[in-house]
This record gives sequence, structure tokens and C-alpha cells, in this order.
Amino acid sequence: MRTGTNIKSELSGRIEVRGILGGAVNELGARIVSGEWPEGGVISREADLVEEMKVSRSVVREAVRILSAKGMLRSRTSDGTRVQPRAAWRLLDPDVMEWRIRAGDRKGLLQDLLRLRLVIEPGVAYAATLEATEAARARMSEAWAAKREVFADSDLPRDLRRRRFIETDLDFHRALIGAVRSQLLDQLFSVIEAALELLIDLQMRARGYTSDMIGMDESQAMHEAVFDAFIARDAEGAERAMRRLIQRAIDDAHDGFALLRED
Amino acid sequence: MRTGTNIKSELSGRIEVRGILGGAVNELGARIVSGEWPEGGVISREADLVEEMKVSRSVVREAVRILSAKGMLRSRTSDGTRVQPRAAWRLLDPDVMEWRIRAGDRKGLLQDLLRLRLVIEPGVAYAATLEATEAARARMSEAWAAKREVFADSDLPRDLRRRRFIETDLDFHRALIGAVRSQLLDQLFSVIEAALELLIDLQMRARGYTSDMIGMDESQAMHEAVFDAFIARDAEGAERAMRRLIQRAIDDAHDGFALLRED
DNA sequence: ACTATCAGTTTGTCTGATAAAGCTGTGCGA
DNA sequence: TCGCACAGCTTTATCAGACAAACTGATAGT
Repeated sequence: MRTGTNIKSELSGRIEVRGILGGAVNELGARIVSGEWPEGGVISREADLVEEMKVSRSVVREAVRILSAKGMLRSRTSDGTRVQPRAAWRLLDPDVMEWRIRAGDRKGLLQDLLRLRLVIEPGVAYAATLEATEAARARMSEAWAAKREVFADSDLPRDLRRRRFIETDLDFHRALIGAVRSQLLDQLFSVIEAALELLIDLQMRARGYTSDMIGMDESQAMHEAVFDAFIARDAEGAERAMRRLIQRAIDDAHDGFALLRED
Repeated sequence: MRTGTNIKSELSGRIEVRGILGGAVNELGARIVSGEWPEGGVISREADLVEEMKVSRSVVREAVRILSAKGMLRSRTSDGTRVQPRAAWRLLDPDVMEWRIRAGDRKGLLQDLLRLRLVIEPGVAYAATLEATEAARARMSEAWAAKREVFADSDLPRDLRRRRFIETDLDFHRALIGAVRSQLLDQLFSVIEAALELLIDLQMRARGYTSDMIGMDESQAMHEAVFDAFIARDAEGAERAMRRLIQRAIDDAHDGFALLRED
């Protein structure tokens, strides 16, 4: 089942794009986020795109439709197809997210994503603690037990342990979010999570090493605080503990990215 | 500029869809959310859609592409075009949101949206209080002053006052969110806000009356508590006050919807 | 200065033909 | 009997070309 590597090549949740059209969509999407055309500016005419990309007009048109559906383009007869202002883009769409991540400005995106998590997850912890059903409480206990077990198992190979640490960590957060029972929240989190995963992965590759597990102990203790408060039905306590946890992740990420280029 | 009515006919942020294609996209989108085809089931073949909708094959294909870009459909040669599971739909996309709202299950959607607000906005208040720049603090003060002025001005015609009350209320929340300086958060909120607006509007129409201003005093006092804590840089206080505020809105909405059909 | 009109540009829509992908049943061989 | 290669069928994918419609900007007439 598992691929044997924890390297993610693509952000999950994306639309499957096969064939010629898939290539055209990705190319166009990448060209747009790259800033090849300014916001509000017209892109190449259909006829020109046909030549540039060596595909038929129908493929060009369908690709443009897809990008338009994501808020990135807008066509009008005789005026051409224009790049929409970024504020109109579906920034939370996995495809848009991936193009942006690959196009650069990873630091800004990372900050934005982590900030979003910092804003949302404490509230999630609060609401989950108050509203969890018995089933949800049981699921949380399982997730915590699994996380704890992996943490304690020092016999595991370093790499496998690291992978399982991340997996059980994600599952812990997912279980908490699941307790709130909101489709919108589930989806929101899955996009944030996938984007962070890709971002962090690219980051690690760029630095040419697999991050070690420094800070694991603190992280584990902080998760325990969240879990304990959750079980004790202490919503405010869970909220505070979660805030500390995310804040620490942000500090770590900041340190990690500090070595990088921009800013 | 203003239309003279505060009735919203369409959710803001939607892709502009003109012409024949626009009609086809909306029809197909509506048919999908209506459950005409089960999740995972194949929809009509291209050739059949051409007949059903009386449009050309290119229009059908472009419409399908747009819906696919929103995660609602997926096409494969020889297997047909299938409705994707709801979890794959871009639920936060304004178009998808509008189709869902119009298709029914308004109560479930309203609950989900309000729950999302309840989870997010206290965290927003917390982060905004900590991170606001001087400019953001000034903007908040303006927003609060405007809200206060409208509230105090009992000379305004009832209808106008109500409208301005809602406007200044929204602006208050927008100013707070702006203080966090996150594009993703801005966009997330704008979708939630637009959806709630449409939902509440349809609700009021359904009940055939314009909601009066009962509860305005309490609402105003709660906003004041948020503002005061924000100004005093009391992040936890702002968070708590915001939570009370949203919770009350939820209770009100629940009362309002209680008269309705389902559940 | 203003308006109606016309020519030109670009996307929108329709049609038909062919390619490619994927499913399904058939029959051959072990 | 089981499994597998293959052929035929279904459906979407891609290409090509023609004409329609929407909009722009220039121009001519008042």
C-alpha cells in the first residue's frame, strides 16, 4: 500500500487531469501564477495559445474554462481573456494552491497557512470538547493511544518512526476536527493540511535533509495537554493548549525557513 | 448605486456566466446537487446531454469541465462522466455554495456555516487583538464609530436603519479580520458571509417579512465588549466576547428557522 | 460635440470526423 | 475449469473548420 517514501509529489485533493488537456491546464495555471501576465491583463488569444501549446482550439477553450471556474480567468468576446485579480482566485482550491506553492512565494504562503491554523484550531479544540459525542471521544482516545505508542516505541527504525509520528499526529488533529462534525471544516482542514505537507516536503528537499525529531518531546507533551483537557471537558483549557501547540509549530517552521532565500 | 432593496438575488463572488454556456452550467450544477444522479453514478452521456439541454456538444463539454474543476464531476473514456462524492466537491466555492443553498437543505447548511463562524471568529478576535497594526486599530475604531452612530440614530427610517445596521455590522467583522492580514482568511470569511446573507435573505422571504430589530441592543452591547477588549489589547477577553456574540447569533438563527419545515 | 453606423477583432456556438481509452465478452490454450 | 490475450464496442478526447455574436474603436454625418 505504502510507497516506501514519505515524499509527496502532488497535493492531494486535486482534480485528476489526464491527457493533453491536463497538460494544457497545468501549463496555463503555472503561467498565470508565475505572473507572466499582470492581473487584469489579457492573455494570449485562443489562436495564439493553440500555437504556443500545440493543441487544438477545443483543448485551449476547455483549459481556459477550468481556470475560469477557479476564478483565475475571465473571457469576453472581443476583449480577450484576462487574468482576474488574485482576490478573486479560489485560493483554497487544491489546484490553485499547488500552482502557487510551486511558483514560489513559499514563505508567504506558509505563513498564511500557519496563521490560518493558529486562528482555527484553538476554536476547533474548544468546540470539539463541548460537542463531542461518545463515539468521537472514543475515536480521540484511540488516536491519542496510537500517537503515544509510536512515541514510546524506540525500537522502530528512525525513518519509520518519524513517518508514523507524522501520521498519528495528523490523525489526532483529524479526530478532533471530526468531533465538530462540520463538512466545511473538514474540507478546509484537509486543504490546509495537504498544502502544508507539500510545502514542508519541498522545504526539506531544498535543504537536502530529512528533518530530525528534535522537539518531539515538547510536541508530545503539548498534545497530551490538549487531550487531557478534551477528556476532562475543559474547553477553554483545550483551546489554550492547542494555541500553544500551534504557536510552537509556527516558531519551529520559522526557524526552519529562516535559512532560506527571500525576506 | 444601491438598488433600493437589500434583497440579494445571487451570492457574491460567483463566476460570471453569460450566454448559453452559463445556462448549461447552472442547469447541470443544479441537477447534480439535486441528487438526480447518485454519488458515484454516471450522468447522461454527452450526446444525451446535447439533446436534453438543446445545446451543442462543445457547450456540454465546457460545462462538464467547469463542474469537474469544482470537484463535482469526473470523466473517463468509455466509463462516462460520474458524480464525485460530496466530500470531493469544493464546498467553499461560491458557485457550489449557491447551488446547494438553492437546492434545499438550507437548515443543515446554515448550521454548518454558523458553526464554522463560531469556530473561527473567536480565534480571529484573539489573533487580531495581538497582531493589529496601528492602521488596523484605527480602522476598527472607525468601524465601531460608524456602527455606534447608526445604532444611536433613531431618526433614520426604519428600513434604512436596519440596512445600515447590517452594513456596519459586517464592516466591523471585516475590519477585525483584516487586522489578521491573511488572504486565505479574508476569502474564507467572504464566502461564509455571502452564503449566510443569501441564506438569511431566502429565509426572510420564505417567512414573508423583514426581520425586525429585536435583540439589537444586546447585539450592540456584545460588539462593544469585543471592541473594548480589542482596544485594551485583551486578546482572551476579545475571544470570549466574540464567542458569546456568535453563539447568540446562532441561537437567534435557530429560533428563526425553527418555524420551518424539515427536522 | 454628439450620435449612428460600419469595419474589425475576439470569443461563442455548432457540426462532423477521427483518435484513444477503457470495458466486456469470447475463445483459445494450459 | 481457469486464466489470459484479443477483438469489438462504448464513450470521452482531440482535431478541424465554419459561422454567429458581442464588443471595440474609428468614422462619417448632423
